[in-house]
Amino acid sequence: MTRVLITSALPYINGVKHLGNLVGSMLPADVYARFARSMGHDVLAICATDEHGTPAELAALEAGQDVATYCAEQHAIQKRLGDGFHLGWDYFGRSSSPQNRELTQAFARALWKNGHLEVRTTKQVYSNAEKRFLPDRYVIGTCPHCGYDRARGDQCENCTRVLDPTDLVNPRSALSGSTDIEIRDSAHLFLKQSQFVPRLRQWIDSHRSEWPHLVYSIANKWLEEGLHDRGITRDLSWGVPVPDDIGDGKLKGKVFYVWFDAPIEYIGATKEWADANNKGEQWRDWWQGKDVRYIEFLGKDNVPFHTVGFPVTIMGADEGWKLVDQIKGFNWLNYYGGKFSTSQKRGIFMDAALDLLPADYWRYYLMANAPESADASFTWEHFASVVNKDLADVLGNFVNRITKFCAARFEGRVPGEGAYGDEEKALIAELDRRVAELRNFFEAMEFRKALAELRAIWVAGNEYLTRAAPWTHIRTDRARAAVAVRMGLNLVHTFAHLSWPVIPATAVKIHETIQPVAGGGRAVPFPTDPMAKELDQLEGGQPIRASDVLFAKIADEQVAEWKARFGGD
RNA sequence: GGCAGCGUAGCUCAGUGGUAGAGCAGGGGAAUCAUAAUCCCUUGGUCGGGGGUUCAAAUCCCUCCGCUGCUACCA
Repeated sequence: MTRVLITSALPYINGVKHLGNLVGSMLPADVYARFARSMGHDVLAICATDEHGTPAELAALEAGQDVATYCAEQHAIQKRLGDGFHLGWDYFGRSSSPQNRELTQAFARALWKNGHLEVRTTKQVYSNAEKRFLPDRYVIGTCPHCGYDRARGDQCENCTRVLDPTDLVNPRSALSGSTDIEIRDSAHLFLKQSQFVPRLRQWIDSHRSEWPHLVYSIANKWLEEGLHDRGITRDLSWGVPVPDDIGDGKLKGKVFYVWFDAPIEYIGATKEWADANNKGEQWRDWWQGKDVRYIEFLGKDNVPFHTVGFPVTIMGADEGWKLVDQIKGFNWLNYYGGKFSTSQKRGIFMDAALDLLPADYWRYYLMANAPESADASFTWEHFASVVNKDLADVLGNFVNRITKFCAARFEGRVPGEGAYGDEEKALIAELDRRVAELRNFFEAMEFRKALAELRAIWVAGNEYLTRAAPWTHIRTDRARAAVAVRMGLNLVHTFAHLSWPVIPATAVKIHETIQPVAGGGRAVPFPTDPMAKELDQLEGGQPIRASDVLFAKIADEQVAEWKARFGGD
């Protein structure tokens, strides 16, 4: 049994995530985790909210809450929505947990001890009005290059030039508009990433053939352009405090930069899991044990932090923590060609999606159209056509037609008469091939291809049923009709097992038309027996239940209404 | 500006040197078990433009155009 450690990029705390966030890390991680469990592997799936940083402070301010309360509430909301989408994490932690504080400080101490950190004095913008330091992006002013008067301190959105806040003419706080700001000296810890270039180069190149092209090329680009040392502390109050024994007391009152502590929370959340479940030191074995395969799921914006930043932290600490083996990176899901946007409320968010339709509709559509090789685009029209055709017509109707026929003509019991003939053998051969392909695609995390194969398997069921035509044979040759129905019901059962990683709730419903799911449903096993056995396992006489409609079709009027409500164009 | 990814049928996308593919949509037919759901056949593309290498290019090279993203203090 292989042990598989899976992490999803941590969703940021400031509000409900949209479908682009979901399909870019949390959902594929869950589908893969379910597949791995269904293959019998020992899986630990970890996620958490990323709670530190300026945006969290500001969101709390806007909500009129203190930041700890705000984060606790938002965490609960994100956890509930994750459950609503059947994201089966072993643990959904919080980067503000005591476990993460302890680990982050321990990593920093190790880096300090090993000489990979140094204190540098930097110039920071301080706002007297807000009585706080401002990140570059929260200082606005007139661009010295193009004269745009709302340029941000990190970059001018108008001429795209990279700026320093001190470049701005008439700088002011983006929060209050106050011009009562000044530049102050501030000491910060820098992680000497530049020293790690040769090791990173070797490590990244060793994964070149294994990692997706997208991931390798982004990682490679950062190395090619020359790694800068990176500031890993900030002048904020909300975050993991820098311990006094680092930096000779020059960093009193400062916290670590969220990008330093957020990846460490992968480990922190694993400890949260262990603490919450009496697992003792098992969390450590997942991260320092030898036989673990570690896979990260993340959007392309996160690639640099997972191929450079976090690996440098782990290499520099030199305490045997596990580096990632496989990185599954995703492009963006767009909404009618433009970006999903949390700040502009553009697109569909997890809470709104679940208000419209059950999770499995979204899970199937999103994974079938995952932005794997390029950005993908969501439209209501496309969503409706995929749901209606693939889920309602091809899968749902298949289960419906055969179980209802069995109920009407065979008293709702698996008919035991007759023996499989040429038609059945041809189907078995086809499915042996297709199921092997499906398994390969899941193992390779090629989700679009996996779902296309899954769909082709459902189609093969319909093709078989048309050829076997029990509704015709029932009039003249009951045994022949019985064979077709028995095979049809075996197909229903097998479809439930094959589909579970993608549409877990529906898969269980489908399974229950035939018989209850064994073993409490922690995982519905992926079929590994030859199809000849797999498709011939239902007992003659065993009662089944005609299925209800599994997937309701989406009507044109609903598409029109949702487009109007969510702003498609 | 620099860098990266992408550009293939009406739509969404496979395809990295060997006769252009799938699903959906469109057209024709079969069947009547089923949510009018299914199945079979089929129309449709000078692979963004141009140039080059090669016996052979969607695929390799050059160049131009377009879209998207990144550019290190948003995360």
